Amino acid sequence: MAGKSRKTEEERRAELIAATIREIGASGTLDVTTSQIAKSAGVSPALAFHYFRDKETLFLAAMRAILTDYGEDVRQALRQARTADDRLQAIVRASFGMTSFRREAISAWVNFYALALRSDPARRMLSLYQRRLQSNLVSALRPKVGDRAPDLARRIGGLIDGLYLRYGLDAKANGPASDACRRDSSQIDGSEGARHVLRAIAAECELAQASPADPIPDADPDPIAPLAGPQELL
Amino acid sequence: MAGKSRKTEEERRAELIAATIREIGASGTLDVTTSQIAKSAGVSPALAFHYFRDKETLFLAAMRAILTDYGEDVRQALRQARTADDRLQAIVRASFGMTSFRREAISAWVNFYALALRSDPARRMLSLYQRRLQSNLVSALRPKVGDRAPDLARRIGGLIDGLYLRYGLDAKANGPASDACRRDSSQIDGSEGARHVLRAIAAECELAQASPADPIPDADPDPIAPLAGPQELL
DNA sequence: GGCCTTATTGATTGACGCGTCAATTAGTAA
DNA sequence: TTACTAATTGACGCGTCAATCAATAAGGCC
Repeated sequence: MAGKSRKTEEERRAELIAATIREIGASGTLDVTTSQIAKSAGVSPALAFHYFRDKETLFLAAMRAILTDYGEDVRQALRQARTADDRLQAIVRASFGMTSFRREAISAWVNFYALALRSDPARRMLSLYQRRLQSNLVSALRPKVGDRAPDLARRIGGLIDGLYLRYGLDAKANGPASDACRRDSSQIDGSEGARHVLRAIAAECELAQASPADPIPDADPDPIAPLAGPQELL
Repeated sequence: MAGKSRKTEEERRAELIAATIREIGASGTLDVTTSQIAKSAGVSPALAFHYFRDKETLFLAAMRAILTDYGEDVRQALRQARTADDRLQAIVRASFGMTSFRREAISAWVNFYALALRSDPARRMLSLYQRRLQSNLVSALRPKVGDRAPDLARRIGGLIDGLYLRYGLDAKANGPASDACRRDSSQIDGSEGARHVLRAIAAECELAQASPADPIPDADPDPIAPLAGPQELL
């Protein structure tokens, strides 16, 4: 292997970001030292500071990577979806799919939620994710429920987040124990979460077709410039 | 006042726990030093270690306090609820009510979720909360949807968590900015979240009454000893 | 080979935080 | 007052960690 060879800046940045996510996933916390991250990336701690101003910058880069990975997943799934139901399935499946529903990604997401409480850039990134999800959901729901789409999309978005959190923590609880015949220990099953979300969507959609529209009155269903179609990624 | 006077063990423990929650709320992270906590409680840092073995113990005590406060809220709201709808409203309103939907409580909850990724006691506490919520929801939903209650309760529980998280972060984003005419800056409005949850419940309930039962096939709807009635608190 | 640029590191530092402990103060009962 | 118990603290040791910097190694180019 080219273990000792020098790498380009892009490669090293990517490796350090990957190592950051890996270590956050392994420890379940943002309290990972630069030494741990650097060791996991196979470099010296000082190099991390060469490529990233400080640790927060590195964390934000890792967060951006997680969000981008998820976004790619959604985009790819959406690309081969034709009907509105296909699009909904694509969005939901991506949220609980292989890319997002891994130990590493779950640790990262949960800790980034906590980070968003204190870091403005982190909060902005999270709300960017939420707006994208909202936009994607609305565009997939509108053919089915019309003007109720923004309102319903809010619930579905919240449901996705909540069930992701729940099943993610459950996995952390049950995963390490049921080591019987796991091929990849970092991979957990999110299909039940996805089924729940789809079921909730189906319920509200069926009901919406039976009764006329009366959205929540004074709510602010889609505060940020709603887009017509699925939003492109950054 | 008895500002300088000595306190009993119970009082001091309570004060330290309150200070812990206060500081977690102020900083938005679990990276609060014992010095900060002690100063906020008006005592010396050493005293914190006199009453709590270490910082993790103090955090777990704070987490237990948050969970207990929420539980009391739910219990009190449930006590004066007669119909099944009343019970559902009580549960949902408590989740987004004054006690739980405060900056301090939100910071605590989010950070405790992250803590549950690495601390087994914390995870057990969280899953205790989830089981109680599930139990309460099932007992309130069963009169309305019968055997679908456990399945539906999972979604509603997830929806509550997810919307709590969302509106909690939104509040953090908008709260500090809109200081125009806020009387109590730490108090934020969770009524929109509650409305969403109630709307989702209504949708699924109405639909359930129209069609016969066909719960999610291989799911494990209520894995932990489902209780007949609303569960008592610890 | 010689030279310049850039990746990479080892050593270091300054700050900080957890947890300890012996000493001090405040109540309290005889 | 005296003696005893419990609350409380100040000071500190030990480890850790983020961030810096000067020095080194590795390529590319002539």
